[in-house]
Amino acid sequence: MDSTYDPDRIESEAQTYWREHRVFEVDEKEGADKFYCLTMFPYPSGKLHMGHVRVLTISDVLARFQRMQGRHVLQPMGWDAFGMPAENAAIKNDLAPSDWTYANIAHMRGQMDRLGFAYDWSREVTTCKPEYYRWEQWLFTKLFEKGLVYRQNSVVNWDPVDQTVLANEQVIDGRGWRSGALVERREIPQWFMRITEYADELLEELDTMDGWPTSVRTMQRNWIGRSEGIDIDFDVVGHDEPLTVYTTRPDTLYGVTYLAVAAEHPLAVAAATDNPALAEFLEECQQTASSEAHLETMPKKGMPLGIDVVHPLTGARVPLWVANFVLMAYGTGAVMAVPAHDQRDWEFARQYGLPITQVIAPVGGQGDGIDLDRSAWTSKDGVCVNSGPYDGLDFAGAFAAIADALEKDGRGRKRVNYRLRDWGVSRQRYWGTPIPIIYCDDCGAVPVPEGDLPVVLPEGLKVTGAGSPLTTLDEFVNTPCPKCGRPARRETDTFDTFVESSWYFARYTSPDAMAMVDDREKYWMPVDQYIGGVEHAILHLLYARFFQKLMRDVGLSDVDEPFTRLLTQGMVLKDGAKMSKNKGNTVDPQTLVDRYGADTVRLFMIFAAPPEQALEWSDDGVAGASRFLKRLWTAVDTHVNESVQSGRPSETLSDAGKSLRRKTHETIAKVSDDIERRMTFNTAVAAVMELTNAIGKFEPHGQADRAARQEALEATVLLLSPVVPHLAHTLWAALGYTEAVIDAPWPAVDDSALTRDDMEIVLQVNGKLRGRMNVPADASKEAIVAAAEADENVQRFIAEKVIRKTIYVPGKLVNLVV
RNA sequence: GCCCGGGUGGCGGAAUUGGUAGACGCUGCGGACUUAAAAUCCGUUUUCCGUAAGGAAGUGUGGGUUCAAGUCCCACCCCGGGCACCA
Repeated sequence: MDSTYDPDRIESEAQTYWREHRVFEVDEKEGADKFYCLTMFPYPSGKLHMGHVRVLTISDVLARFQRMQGRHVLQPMGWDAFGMPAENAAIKNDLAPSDWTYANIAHMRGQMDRLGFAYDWSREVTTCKPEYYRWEQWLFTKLFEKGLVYRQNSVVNWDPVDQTVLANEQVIDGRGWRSGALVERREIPQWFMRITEYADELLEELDTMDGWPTSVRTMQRNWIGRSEGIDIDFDVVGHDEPLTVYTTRPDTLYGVTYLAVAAEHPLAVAAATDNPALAEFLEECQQTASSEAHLETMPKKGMPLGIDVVHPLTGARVPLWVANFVLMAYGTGAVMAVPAHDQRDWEFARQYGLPITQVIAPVGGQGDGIDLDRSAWTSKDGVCVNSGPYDGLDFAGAFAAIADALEKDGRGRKRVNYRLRDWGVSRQRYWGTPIPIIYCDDCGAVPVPEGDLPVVLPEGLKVTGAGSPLTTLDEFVNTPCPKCGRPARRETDTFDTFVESSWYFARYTSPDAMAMVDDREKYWMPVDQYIGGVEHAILHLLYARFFQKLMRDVGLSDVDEPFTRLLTQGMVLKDGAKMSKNKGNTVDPQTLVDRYGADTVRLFMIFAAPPEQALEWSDDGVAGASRFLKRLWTAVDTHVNESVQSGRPSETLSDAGKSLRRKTHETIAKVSDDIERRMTFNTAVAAVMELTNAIGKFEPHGQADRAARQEALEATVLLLSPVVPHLAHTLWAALGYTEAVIDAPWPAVDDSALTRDDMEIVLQVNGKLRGRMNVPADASKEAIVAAAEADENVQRFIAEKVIRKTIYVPGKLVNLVV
């Protein structure tokens, strides 16, 4: 072998070998132990950034590790190719989104290959191609038939200057990012998928998904937000129709001092016709961004409508207000307010001088940390007061009694409610999957028949930033009605790009099927290991779970949950902030690959932090990773120049040789556990570095010792091969193997090498470290405690004191309490 | 505002079930090699006191439980992710 490590040459050689032998292309081999390892596919934004390199490397390490465990591993790759950045780039550079996207894909695929990822490229999926998106169009028409999609008005951010709908991201401080105009809330008809039909299943299965991080399961559980409550009807004075509100706290019903409706509510709109001040306020409520974070943090404002409603139990009249934080689109567009026991209601009541009536008190009298002049008391651990016949009842008792009373009266109904809302999939954008619907004046909304699919998106159109170019493309819009044949209009909205990313994992199993998926899906699904950014913990992962169930329920799959194990990896930071073009703190992975080689970049990514945590970028750290690989190269070179020494080391090992063997097998055990169970790849690498340091210090005496060193080097190369596969490829050959390391199995632990003759015991007095000692491995507890008490330094702390207690933790420590 | 994470030396991080705080790497400092530099190698690096042996303090802040707390409990501060049209 060469005496110097030349990453460019060996990486190109290893990649050529993998490509020529097609080692990563897999078929559906019956009887094999399949392992489907999947990375969240990237958006083709231009070139790979460090976040990509990190997630791709983590995934590749797992895929290669599982392969060495003897599993039949599928690791595919593809492109989440529709989305807004292509439109923005098209406007900026005056080109078509498709050209920009395909050029980016070609470039990024080359970068991935240079990094040596073990992908089966024969299964590549690109979501902006008609042969992909036709099947989600097909599924949408199936769901239309099943009543699982519907069309309804919903709110968007409207830029009144650019005359276009803005994404939340495009609203900066309440203004359009290009025009600077104040953004308005506007309602337009949009398509929805009934994810709420699946809310219970999506919720309940979380309890059994123990391959997922608990934080993600908790986030999804809270997002779905199942609650049990009551719909309550309040009669409106002067109106025939009652106003219905939903509450989870019917026990506080006697504390209602006002109700509030949304600005778009018919009662508010009607009241404003002869009230200019109110009309102006309703107008003002429209001028706001629509994101929840914005609505929750904006100043709360309201106005009385001059209308009273009637309390359903007491008959008392309470005022009806309009408030900017009540949303028409969620629930009934109206809420009841209990300022004494809800913090937002409390703040609103204080601001406008509305009464605050306490109706819940701690068990055993009033007082006790309650000061309604300072805040609401929101605990459910109390009993009703000032609540007529319900006084003294606890939460559960009052809930049941009040619900009964209202139901008997026809003024209330128990209802399970979800925070989760149906998924609005319409986007007023060009670069996306056309929604396969045709509008006919006579037949209404008609799904495109299966034989007419796909509805192909015309590529190459110019984007201007003022609405989708599809709306003005007559040959796209004008089409006969599939039902009656008369002239009709095609839907020009496209799907939310989360639709494409909700089923691509299934398409990889059968990328050329003339159906959404075929039987190969049954071989590969579910995904055994899914890896991606924690920022996808809720939306993408919930939509993908939903789609899996949709595909199951149209008969395409037998699988309930798509991802058995989930690893959410942290971001790549520089100077404490996420690396991003906006912040101008990016480091281009390509320059590092050019300078140090792919293995060094991969090693640094894996070593610098545990996968789940944020990773702080460090140029010096990359140099350190490179140095380590050079040292390993030199260690192998030194060894093979003396002699390649295969075979198991014999009994004639020196003590140092025995010690090296023990270190070798301890390291194999630790690295195996770190990768498979703990998924702390950084500590796995640290353990291999320790072994390499031990090899460097080791001076062999005789054949047996050299065999021990050979064994240690072989273990090092195998344990590191998932992380630095190119270097491993070369070093494995140098160590005398003719078969490539890609086909080598993971090393096994030899338990007999792990035995120790003695052990170190830590000595404590009153829990403080006072010394250490070595004792024979088979020493009795009595002998160890006696030796501990006799220790010179321990004596200084126990002399002339009484030992009250002796704690012995076997094999670890003795603590004397005096 | 709400939900979920995180906070440990000069820096990234380690400490797996309540049992040795700082593994491994980086940086810095000292040395070897070299005409010189780079590269490489060796030593050292939590802080304070001490020549040393050793001692004291120490894991965001303040309390608590325990023989023993980075780890468990309570309260708080700060940072990050998500909040339904960024992907």
